[in-house]
Amino acid sequence: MKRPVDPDVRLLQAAADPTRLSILRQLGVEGAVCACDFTACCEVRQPTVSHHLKVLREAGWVRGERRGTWIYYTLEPAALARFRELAGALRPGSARTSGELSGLPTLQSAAHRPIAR
Amino acid sequence: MKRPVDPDVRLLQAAADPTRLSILRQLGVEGAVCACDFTACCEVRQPTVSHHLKVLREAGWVRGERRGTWIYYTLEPAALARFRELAGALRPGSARTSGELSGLPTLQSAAHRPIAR
DNA sequence: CATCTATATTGACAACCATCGAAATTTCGC
DNA sequence: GCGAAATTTCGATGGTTGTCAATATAGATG
Repeated sequence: MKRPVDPDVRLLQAAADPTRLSILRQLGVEGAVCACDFTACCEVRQPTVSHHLKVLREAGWVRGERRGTWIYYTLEPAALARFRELAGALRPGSARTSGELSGLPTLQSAAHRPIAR
Repeated sequence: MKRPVDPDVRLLQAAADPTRLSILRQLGVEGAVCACDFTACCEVRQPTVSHHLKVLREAGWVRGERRGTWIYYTLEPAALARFRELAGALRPGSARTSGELSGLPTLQSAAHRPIAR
């Protein structure tokens, strides 16, 4: 299996699917949702839902808990935290990037730019 | 082509790749980066970098601006905002989801659960 | 114009992924 | 233990995607 992936990439990949994002959104709104209810929101068969839930589980997004015959899923708070952290890490830090490209090398100064690579 | 996709999914899909996440991270740190410099950080050929930059551009993540021979890329603040907004929308809202599955139907009350679907 | 450098596009190929039907597994109630 | 219902696993399949070499385009410079 392919394990050696950046966990942040795994988190994003897991969320980057229409069906799975719908699932995450529904969980965000309703808190705890029975697995059987996801076949309604997403136009997808039940084995497919099961597959997506597995992906979300393995990425750390959700946790499933049995309640009799049904399994209720909830969002994993840690995943949400990691997600926001990721958003924070992308925030333009030292350099200014808003709007105009201020702080860029001018045309002539760029001319002496050392060869990349 | 496949256009009719949820823009949020597109945003996530664009970020959910090791190479592209590296690019986004580097942009977050350095502010403005020459396209030619991305071949260094990610172990990938130039056409591949160009391809990924196109994906990020079309998803709204980055903007490119010519400066002589080179093209400098910067993060698009709007994309960052949408990304954080998305993280906020996933926040457990009304229902409580922390830790224990409180608020779930008990076993017997779940028994009369209307058939899902 | 000729040429050089950076970037984009094209075409091909392999790997991956979402989806489904069918079958196996788990759990409950009788 | 048996049957019913929810869920998972399996195998197959069509579509998407990341990667590259080769080629094309664009801007700068002589």
